[in-house]
Amino acid sequence: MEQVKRLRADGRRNRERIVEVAAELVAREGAQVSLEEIARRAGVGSATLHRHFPSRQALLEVVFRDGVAQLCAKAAAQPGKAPAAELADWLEEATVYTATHRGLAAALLAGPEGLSAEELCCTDMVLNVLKVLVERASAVGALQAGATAEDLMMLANAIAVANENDPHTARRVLRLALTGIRR
Amino acid sequence: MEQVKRLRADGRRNRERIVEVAAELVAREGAQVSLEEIARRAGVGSATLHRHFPSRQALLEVVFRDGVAQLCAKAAAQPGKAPAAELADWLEEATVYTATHRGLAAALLAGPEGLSAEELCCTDMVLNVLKVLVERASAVGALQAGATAEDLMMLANAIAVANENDPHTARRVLRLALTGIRR
DNA sequence: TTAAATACGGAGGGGTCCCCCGTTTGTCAA
DNA sequence: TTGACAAACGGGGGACCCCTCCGTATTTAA
Repeated sequence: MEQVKRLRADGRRNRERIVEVAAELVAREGAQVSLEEIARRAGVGSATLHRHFPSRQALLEVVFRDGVAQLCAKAAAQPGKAPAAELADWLEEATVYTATHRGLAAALLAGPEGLSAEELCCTDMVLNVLKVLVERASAVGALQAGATAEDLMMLANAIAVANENDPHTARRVLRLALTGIRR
Repeated sequence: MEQVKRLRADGRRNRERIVEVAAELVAREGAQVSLEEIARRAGVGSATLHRHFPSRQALLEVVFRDGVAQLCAKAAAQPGKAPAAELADWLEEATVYTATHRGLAAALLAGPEGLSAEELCCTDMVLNVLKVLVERASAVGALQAGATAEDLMMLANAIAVANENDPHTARRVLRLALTGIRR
């Protein structure tokens, strides 16, 4: 907020336009879209893009931030569910969300790699949510020993990257993993 | 074999040299190493590399073929193990193998994408092995309903990509998924 | 209104992938 | 052995990408 105010009007407009275009392109072509292409379609020079977003990861982060934040918010508002179900349901939802948003899975897996470090990145948001849920589920003994929040996030993201655009399969396999593949 | 005989002597040598160098480079830098760099170090022009391997995937395929074949062979020779253990153990071994060989996981996940289609690719080899193991385990009811060979391969590979160079974590998480994360 | 601060974007260096095509090299038949 | 032909080579170039420099244009605040 206070950061935004410091931007000149044109800067602010360009920045927004870039994110907007990037969201669209990334959704359509995946996380490795050409940054030049994004700049071109946003009607700015590539230098401008790079000035606003020093790394591809930084741009992706901003592109996905809102959606992820919204997703995270949902974790809090689950009325009187059992901790295990709470965790499982949210993880499932997160996986589906990630699998249906091209590029997000890759971005999450990459973590805060090459980021300004200051800001709370998507990875951290998700991780924080999971830590709480894992804690709760653990407390009632509903979790396999040794399963950490990091593990779960990694697993969910891994499944999502492997199934970009196939949320159905992603969800199914995640469920399998949660309930166990052996019998 | 009959294909190889058709190659001229120098062609054969170059081809081998390229694969050799590629194996080394991919192991050290991952699946996205520069093809030009490979060509350079192999002492051939980039055109030569592209003539031998029309796509990056084709090259990776050859780089990994032997190792994967060997891995697959191990699946057959398991003396009187229970089907469930047979499957679990092999999958674990495969995951560790994949996670310790940079670039392999990505190549396996990509599947036969852009390949000559004729030859048996690594993905197919693994899949064939898994189909047998899954069948056996299924027959004795040791597998969760709905778990397919494709699912298992995808899961194992997904975990491996997410943990390139960290086979320890990869194995741990795979085990969690096999036995179930909820309790 | 104007000077300082800020943001812009063309251009270019260094890289990659991939292919064309003139040249070299291996092969095999005579 | 030799020569002609097929096979393989690789320099070079086009198209693209990332990223940065730096002269220019715009905004802002005085």
